[in-house]
Amino acid sequence: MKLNDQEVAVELNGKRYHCAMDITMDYIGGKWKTVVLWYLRNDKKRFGELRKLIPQMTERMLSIQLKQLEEDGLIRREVFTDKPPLKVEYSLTDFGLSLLPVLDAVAKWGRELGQSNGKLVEIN
Amino acid sequence: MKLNDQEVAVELNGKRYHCAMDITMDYIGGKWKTVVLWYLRNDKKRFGELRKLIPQMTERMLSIQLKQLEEDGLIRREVFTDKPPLKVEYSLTDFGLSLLPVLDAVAKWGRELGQSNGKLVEIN
DNA sequence: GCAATAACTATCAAAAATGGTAGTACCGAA
DNA sequence: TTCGGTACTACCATTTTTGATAGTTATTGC
Repeated sequence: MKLNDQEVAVELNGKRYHCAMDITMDYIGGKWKTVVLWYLRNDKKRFGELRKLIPQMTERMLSIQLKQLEEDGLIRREVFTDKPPLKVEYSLTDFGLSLLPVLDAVAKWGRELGQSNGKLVEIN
Repeated sequence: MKLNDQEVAVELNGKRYHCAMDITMDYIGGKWKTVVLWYLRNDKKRFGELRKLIPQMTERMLSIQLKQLEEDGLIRREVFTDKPPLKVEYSLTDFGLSLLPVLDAVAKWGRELGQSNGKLVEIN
């Protein structure tokens, strides 16, 4: 790709980005990632808990999103096999926590838009 | 769609959203919208200017994004035919301006990630 | 009349994201 | 040894998004 004077290319993990927006959206873009991250913002959550919290999302999508978020280093996955029922907990890493200002801004805007239309928008 | 106790559904313009994140991401999601909005954050820009600023985006995509942003009420489109060369200017509406905190947060995070990897990330 | 500029639009194709459903792996309890 | 709980994974189909390129409209200057 040819770049002109105005352009600045950044390469991270083999991906080439055009600008700062690009980078962030690559991490949180798509239909579900922000939602999952939002539910993890305070506490760790188990797979099944997330399922119940976001019933619109299929198990398949939840699984895919969690895997990608883990690969991106935003969340960590901890497995507990010691005590009988298999337990897997997901939580934000420090890197994931650094996204909080973004998530807050996104949540705030959506909430305000919903409210200004007289609709209730709550979460958690 | 059946909703359980935890869920809150919001309906805006015929679309149903699950939560605040949903709403915002519907407005700014996708590969290009945040980039276009970012370039419009300070001044109005013409179609051709945006093209030059974002050469990776095809005219087709630029056209589609601008149209959607306009339909969503985030930007306005002004046509000037009085003086010879056809001129179309795009700028943020008040509604679009309300997104600035979100755009800032998104830009900041991406910029910092780029910088922490020793890469330069500039825009505009 | 003809080229040039600006702002699109149309067409076709490919890639990416999402959805629905069924099935698997691993335990311990009964 | 079958059963239930938990956390997935496989498979296939569909929808959505994006890309490449050529063509269109309108207008002015030459």
